Amino acid sequence: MQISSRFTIALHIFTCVDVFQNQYKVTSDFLAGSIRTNPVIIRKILAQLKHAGLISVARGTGGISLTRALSEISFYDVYEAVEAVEAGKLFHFHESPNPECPVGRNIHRLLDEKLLAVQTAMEQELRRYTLSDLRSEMTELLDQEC
Amino acid sequence: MQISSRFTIALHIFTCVDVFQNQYKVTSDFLAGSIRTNPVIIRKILAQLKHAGLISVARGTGGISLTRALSEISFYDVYEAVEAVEAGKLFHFHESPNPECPVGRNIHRLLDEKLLAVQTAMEQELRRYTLSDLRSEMTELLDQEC
DNA sequence: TTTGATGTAACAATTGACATTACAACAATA
DNA sequence: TATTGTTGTAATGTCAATTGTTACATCAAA
Repeated sequence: MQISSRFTIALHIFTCVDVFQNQYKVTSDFLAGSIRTNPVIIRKILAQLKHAGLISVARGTGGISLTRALSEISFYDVYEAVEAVEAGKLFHFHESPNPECPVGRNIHRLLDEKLLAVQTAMEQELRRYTLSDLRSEMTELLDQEC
Repeated sequence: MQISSRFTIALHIFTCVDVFQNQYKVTSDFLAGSIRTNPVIIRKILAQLKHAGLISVARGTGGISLTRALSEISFYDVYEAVEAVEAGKLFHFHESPNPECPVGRNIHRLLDEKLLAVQTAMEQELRRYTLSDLRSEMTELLDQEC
């Protein structure tokens, strides 16, 4: 199974807001055009980002603004905000092993610790990247394009 | 989204084979009893483990045997064998960003490298654990139980 | 030949992701 | 104040993947 595209879409959204905010009013329609999906998909993700305190969305008039500097928002913050994976539950367990079997009644406990370490390793790596990393590399690329 | 329970089921299977192989003939029915699922689910996973060369399954007579020492099988080997996640594709991308948008046509490339690093961090951690770690902790637990 | 396994196809049930339509609520402005 | 363009959200549809189930051919040993 894969981690929801809400995560990569959210990263796309932040990049667009940063790149275009001085030229255009960045609305859910505008974003949907760049991402090529439905505006409602965007609005749902915006609602999650707003709820996590990463952005504010102007109702009525439209437009998105950041509530923190890009350098203060890590990939992990975004990942968590869009609930790409429910907290602490990257791995799916078979839920009802047989309690009468010595292995069955102990396996979950034994695996939990190790699999949590695996998940934590991934999340730590996500914390290493910030949206300003993304921004600087994107502007570099765009400069080359012209 | 979560990583398929095939992975934790496979770990459960290995533990059962190790713990019970001298007492019982470990069949898909036996395993299904401990894991509390359908024997066919077990057989499908066994087929994947066999295909990866981690076990051999005796057709006709029944029973499972390992083709390597437990210490030579890492969690990653199992994870890969059951195709818990298609190779290199932990993160789901929105597949058709707009090529006419400067951000749209560059975002995928920019993210690929970073998200691959995240995935690799997770996989490296999976390589740190072997089935013999699991075995020794399980026997420890079972000794305490008696 | 019988017995108890595995291998596998076919299909059903469930779940979650993603897409789409529709419309109320809202804020600026003409 | 009426209009306009936007957000928020409910309702519904579609699709794919996971997991579960039944059925049965194939197989190896006793």
